[in-house]
Amino acid sequence: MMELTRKGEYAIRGIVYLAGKPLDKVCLLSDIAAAVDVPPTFLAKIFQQFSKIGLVKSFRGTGGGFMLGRAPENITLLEVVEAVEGPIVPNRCVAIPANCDRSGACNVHPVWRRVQGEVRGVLNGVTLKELSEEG
Amino acid sequence: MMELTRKGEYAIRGIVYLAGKPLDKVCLLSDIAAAVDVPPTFLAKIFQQFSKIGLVKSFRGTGGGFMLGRAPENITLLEVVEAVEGPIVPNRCVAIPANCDRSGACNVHPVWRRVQGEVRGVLNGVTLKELSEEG
DNA sequence: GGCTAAAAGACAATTTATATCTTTTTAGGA
DNA sequence: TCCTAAAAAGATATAAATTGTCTTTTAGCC
Ligand code: SF4
Ligand code: SF4
Repeated sequence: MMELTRKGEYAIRGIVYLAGKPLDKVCLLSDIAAAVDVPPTFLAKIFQQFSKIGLVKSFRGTGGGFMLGRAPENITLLEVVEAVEGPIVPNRCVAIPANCDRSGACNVHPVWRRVQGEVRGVLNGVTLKELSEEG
Repeated sequence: MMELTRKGEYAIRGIVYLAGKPLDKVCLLSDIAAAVDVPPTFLAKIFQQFSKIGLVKSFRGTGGGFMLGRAPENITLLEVVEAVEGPIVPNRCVAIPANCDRSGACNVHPVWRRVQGEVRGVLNGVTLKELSEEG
């Protein structure tokens, strides 16, 4: 339970790497993949998702590559994770209460809501800036 | 990400049902399964796990069935969840840091530790007693 | 011994995760 | 314009986890 997938882990590695570069620097996907040790074709898929929602900007052709879509202090870990993993829902009744006909009188249901809130809170409090800075 | 499996959901439903019964009442697996709307064979597997670690007591043969292993106020949701889902680890480096050679200098790593702590904290603060009481 | 019910283990279907490969589109430069 | 670079898009493949079911065994009661 509660485990980040490889996709999520790779996504974070890739975009944190970008966040550590100057904002206007265009990076080759192949370079990023090599630097963060992720299968290039897999990272390509991930960055396509990022690109669609503007988390990164992409440029095709010669001299192309990727750069961060916004300043790293304005991108939270929550955004990154939810971009590739979907919304954080510890139980499916949290996403769609109607999914479970017990959700009305269920005492467990609110616990999952709290879990969701706590996790989102932690992730929302962390930006790519902090993550990319030297320890 | 972060989603409880059916197994976990079923496990909670089953044991919360038991927690709502008198502590010395022996319940048939088939009755529990019917009451909480879970496939009986699946619930059997789950209760076997519970039984091994003492969360429930089992009795075979005529008049057999299951009862809670301890008072419901002494069983936390965390125990129940970890019993069937395994330890709560939002990323595999939290379970085994050596798993990732970056874990030493990684800024993301401590975030996952915090997430783990928050989730475990919430679940550890909820007992079967509260969960089984009428709303 | 015969009935009941859980324990244990093997097996199967479906879904998710984890990629890879190919083709297409876009852009830059000679 | 043609060639090359690089991302976008889509199809496909493999492996693993999830979600069960079925059968056989063991234990307890009458
Ligand atoms: S029984 Fe409660 S916790 Fe489980 S799915 Fe339904 S509402 Fe959610
Ligand atoms: S890179 Fe950091 S967060 Fe990712 S697995 Fe390694 S230690 Fe954990």
